[in-house]
Amino acid sequence: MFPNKKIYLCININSMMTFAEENYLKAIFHLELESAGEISTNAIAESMETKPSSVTDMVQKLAEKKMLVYKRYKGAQLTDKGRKIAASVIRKHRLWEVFLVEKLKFHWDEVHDIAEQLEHIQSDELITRLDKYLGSPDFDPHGDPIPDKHGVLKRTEKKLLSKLEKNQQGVCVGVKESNSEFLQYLDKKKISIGTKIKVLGKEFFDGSMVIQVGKDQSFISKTVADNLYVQTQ
Amino acid sequence: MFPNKKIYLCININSMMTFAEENYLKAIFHLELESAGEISTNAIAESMETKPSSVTDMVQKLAEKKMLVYKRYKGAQLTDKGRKIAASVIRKHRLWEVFLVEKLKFHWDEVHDIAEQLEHIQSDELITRLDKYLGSPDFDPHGDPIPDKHGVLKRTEKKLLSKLEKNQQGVCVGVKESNSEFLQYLDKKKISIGTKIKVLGKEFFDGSMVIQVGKDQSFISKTVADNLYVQTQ
DNA sequence: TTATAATTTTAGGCAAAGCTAAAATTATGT
DNA sequence: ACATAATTTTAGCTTTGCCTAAAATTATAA
Ligand SMILES: [Mn+2]
Ligand SMILES: [Mn+2]
Ligand SMILES: [Mn+2]
Ligand SMILES: [Mn+2]
Repeated sequence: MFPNKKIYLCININSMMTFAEENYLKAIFHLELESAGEISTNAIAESMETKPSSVTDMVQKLAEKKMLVYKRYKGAQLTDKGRKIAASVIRKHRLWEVFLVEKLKFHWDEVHDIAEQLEHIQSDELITRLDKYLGSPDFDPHGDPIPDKHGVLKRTEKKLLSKLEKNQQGVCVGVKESNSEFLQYLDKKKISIGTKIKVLGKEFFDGSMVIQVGKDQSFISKTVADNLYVQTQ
Repeated sequence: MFPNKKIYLCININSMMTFAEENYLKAIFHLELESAGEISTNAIAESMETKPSSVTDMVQKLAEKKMLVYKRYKGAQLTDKGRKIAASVIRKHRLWEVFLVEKLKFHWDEVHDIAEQLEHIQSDELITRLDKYLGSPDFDPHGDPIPDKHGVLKRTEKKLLSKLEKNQQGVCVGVKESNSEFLQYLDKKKISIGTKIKVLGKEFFDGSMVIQVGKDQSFISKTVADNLYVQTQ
């Protein structure tokens, strides 16, 4: 349940959401970005690392609260209301990540779990001030866009590095998966947000690449190229 | 319950505390500062704004976890373990309050409720870095001492303004109750932490005072003088 | 000392959020 | 088309943290 009843009394009467509810909305929001239409119970369960039966329970509750539209055996789709709350949680998550990296000098691979907690702190004023304090950043430390205060996510035209052909180049603007191991691997390869990457060679049979990073050459597997977003132009 | 199972996995195996448990420990810690010995069920219930029967439940659970010693019908007393956790929660609360006032420019009467949420964020590394970022402050914006990382609260010799006699003076070092109305009243009177206050007159029958604040004179009731801590020397 | 009052605990319930096992529905392959 | 597989839901149980009402204990006061 939600931490305790005191925290429950929250100014915004229509968003008395528990941590669990917020986490579900956020997960569904992310799934909707990947594939439009109804999101399946199984997909939600997998992304939340929980059981389908638990998802059914929660999705029914969220439907009652008009956070999403749910049709039995069909799946769930966020309403505007639900999407707005999801976006605000993601906004908070990413702003806190910026704070942790920019101000507290955390490494970009250390901030996710802490932001996962901070994203549930409820105070509009806090987020307004935090945003200003950080200089109203547009992207978090992993290159993910920060929704604006109205919940609008500006889509950037970015593509996976694996889609680039020989001699094309781009600037690294984000990572797809941001687990610690991967981010530490990127550090070793001297790749971070803003790094210019040029494809020097690409193997046909396994998709591996030789790339230019600064003045060094590097070999990377398709797995890596599939998890790096670049912006070309 | 605690937000969700994921947050539950926490490095320090012996401190998998829920928000509710932490809040109880904190409340008992504060009550023990006011009066030594066993803390009564009713006292805890009152300070937590909950029912005595709920307190009994929780106190029994905390006793099982060795956070406190509980004797039926007698009351509760924190163990070293319980006191340490309580102190760490208070440390977090007060550090976050400093952050909110010093960095985000909140007013000192606006920060309590937000800190009440932030105090439960679990990450030793976060607090270590936050503390350093803030310059390892010794006091929070209300003049309350911040426990060190080992849970040690340095006691300062401060006294209530109401205890001062005519012509004595002191520096305001804290407030007893820090509710918004009172803090806003102090603002109006131009009193804040660090303000020098001299007692120009004190009425015998009601304890009200005329005081000097800067170059202005001010009249205050005993209620106010009973809620302001000063340091004389 | 004993009756009444106050405090504290127990008993029994409720809502949130999870689980497993079984039933219902939908999808798929021959 | 129809059997089997996969997905989804339901039913029933658990824990946490709260509640009310009733019982037990301790305090107080005549
Ligand atoms: Mn993250
Ligand atoms: Mn991120
Ligand atoms: Mn406070
Ligand atoms: Mn304070």
